[in-house]
Amino acid sequence: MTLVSTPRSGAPTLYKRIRTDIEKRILSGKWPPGHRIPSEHELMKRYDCSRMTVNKALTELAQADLIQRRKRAGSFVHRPQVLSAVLEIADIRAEITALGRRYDYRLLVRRRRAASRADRSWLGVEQPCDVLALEAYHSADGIPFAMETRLINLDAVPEARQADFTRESPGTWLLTHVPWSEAEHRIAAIGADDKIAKTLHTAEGSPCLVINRRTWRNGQTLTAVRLVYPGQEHQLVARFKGRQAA
Amino acid sequence: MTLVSTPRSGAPTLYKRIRTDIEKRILSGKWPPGHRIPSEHELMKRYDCSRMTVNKALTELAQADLIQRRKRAGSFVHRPQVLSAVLEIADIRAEITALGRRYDYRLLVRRRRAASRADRSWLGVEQPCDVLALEAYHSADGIPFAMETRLINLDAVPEARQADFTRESPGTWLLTHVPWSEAEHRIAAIGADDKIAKTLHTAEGSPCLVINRRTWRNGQTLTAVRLVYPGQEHQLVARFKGRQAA
DNA sequence: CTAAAAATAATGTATAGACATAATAAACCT
DNA sequence: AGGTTTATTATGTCTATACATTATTTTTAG
Repeated sequence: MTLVSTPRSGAPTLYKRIRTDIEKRILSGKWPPGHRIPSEHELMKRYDCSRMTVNKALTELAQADLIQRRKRAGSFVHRPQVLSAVLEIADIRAEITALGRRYDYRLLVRRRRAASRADRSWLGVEQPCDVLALEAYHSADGIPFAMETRLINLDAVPEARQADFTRESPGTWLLTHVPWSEAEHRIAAIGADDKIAKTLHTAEGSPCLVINRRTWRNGQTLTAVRLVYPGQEHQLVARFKGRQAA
Repeated sequence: MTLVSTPRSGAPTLYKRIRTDIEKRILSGKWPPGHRIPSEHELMKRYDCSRMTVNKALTELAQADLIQRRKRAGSFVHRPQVLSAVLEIADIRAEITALGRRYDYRLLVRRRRAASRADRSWLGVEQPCDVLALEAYHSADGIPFAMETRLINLDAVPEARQADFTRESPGTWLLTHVPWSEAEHRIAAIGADDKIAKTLHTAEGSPCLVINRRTWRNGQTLTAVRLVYPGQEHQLVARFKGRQAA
C-alpha cells in the first residue's frame, strides 16, 4: 500500500502542519522549556506519515532554536537565555524613500591614502594597505538625516578605486557590488561633537545614535563605517517574529 | 545497486559539503547575485547522489536567504537589499556577570493599578486592563548600569501578581516563566532628563542609549519595557556571521 | 561487585521512486 | 496574428527503507 500524494486542497503541507502544531504548543506555554517532545516514531503514528516528514518538521524547529535534539534522549523544548532579534539596517536611500521623503546625498570628502595607524586599528588589519577615506551626508526633504564616515580597504576591494561616489553612496555601491560574509555592528549613544553638530545642524552635546559597522569577506576586512543619526529623530527597529514563522 | 551509507570518516556529511560548496562560491563573489545555480538534476550528477540530498542543501540555503528558488525557472543567488544582523539582547544580569563584574539590582517602584490611557498606549492595548508598573535599577561593581521602567499586562500574565521582584529582576523572571512569540525593539539615543540623571549619576542632557521593547504572545501584549543605559559606556553588538555557517 | 560487551532507543543522513505544483515554452487552431 | 491547449522543466512534498551515530541500559564475564 503506497498512497503517495498530498491533495489536502488549500491546507498547508503536512510537515508544516506538524511544525506549527508543535510551535503553537511551545509558544503558548503548554509545553514549557525542558518539556520532552514526542519522539519521531510517536509523531509518525499520530500523524500517520513517514519518519522523514516528521524529521523535516523537527529539523526546522531545531534550526529555529525552538527545540534541542539529543540522540537517544529525544527532543526538548529549548530554554532560551537571551532575547535575540533580527535587526535590519536598510540602505539609507531605501529607508528614506520608503518613508515617501526626498532623498539627497552629498559626498564631502574622498581621499586615497596609505592606511595610518588609526585607520588600521579601525579596520582591524595588521599589515599596511591602501585605503579610501570617505565622508558623506544624507538628508531627507532637506533635513539632515545621517552623517557617514567610511574607510574602504582597497587591497580587498580594488574596484572601489574606479567607483564614482558623487552620485551613488558608498553604502549602496558596496551592497550591490561587493559580496560579504560577515558583519559586526556596534550601536551606542554619543553627544554631538563640534563637527557632527555642524553637519547635522544640531547643538553640540545633543544625543546622537551611532552605528559602527565592519564588514568582512573570508576573514579580510572590506570596510568600516560610522553612521551618526541625530538622536530622537531616528530609531532602529528590530522585530523578532515567532522564530521564523512561515 | 543500492549503496546506502556515509562512511566518509571525519568528513562532514554530503549535503553539508554541497551546501558549503555553493555558499563559498556565493560569498566569494564567484557566483554573483542573479547567477543561476545548477538545477537539482545537474547537482545530482555532479555529486553522484539522490535528489533529496541536493534538495536538503538547497532548501537550507534558501532558508538562510542566500538563494531564491522559483519553480520551472531554477535557483538563483539572492540579491540582498538590506543588511540584516542578529541582535542579541542578553538578560542584564547575565551580561554583567559575563564581564566578571558584580551585579546588583534594586527595585525602586512596584505599583498595581488599572491601566491609564498612557499605559494602554504604551502597551498597545485597547481594552481596559490591570497592569503592574515597575521601576528598577541595575548596577555593575556599584556603578550605574541601566534603568528599567516596565509595565506588565496582568490580564495576560496573572502569575506576575505573586512574583517577588525584590530579589529577581522582572526581566529575568519573565524570560524564565513566560513564553512569548513575538518581540519588537526600538533603539534610540536621548538626552538624560532629570530623573535619569539622578538614577544613573550622570549629567542632565548627557547622551543615553534607550531600548524600548514590547513582547507579545498570540497577539496579546505581555509587557513593555524601557531600558536606559548611560551613553558611551554601553554598546549593543549585533553580529552577522556568514548566514548561519554551521 | 565491577568492568567490559552487547542490546536498545533515539536522532541523523541517504536512497530511489512517486506524485504535486507552478511557470514557461511549444504546438495548435482558428 | 493571437489566443488556447498541451508539453516540458524545475522545484516541493512524501513514502518506505537502510544504514550511521550516539548515548544509555542491560547483560555478561571476570
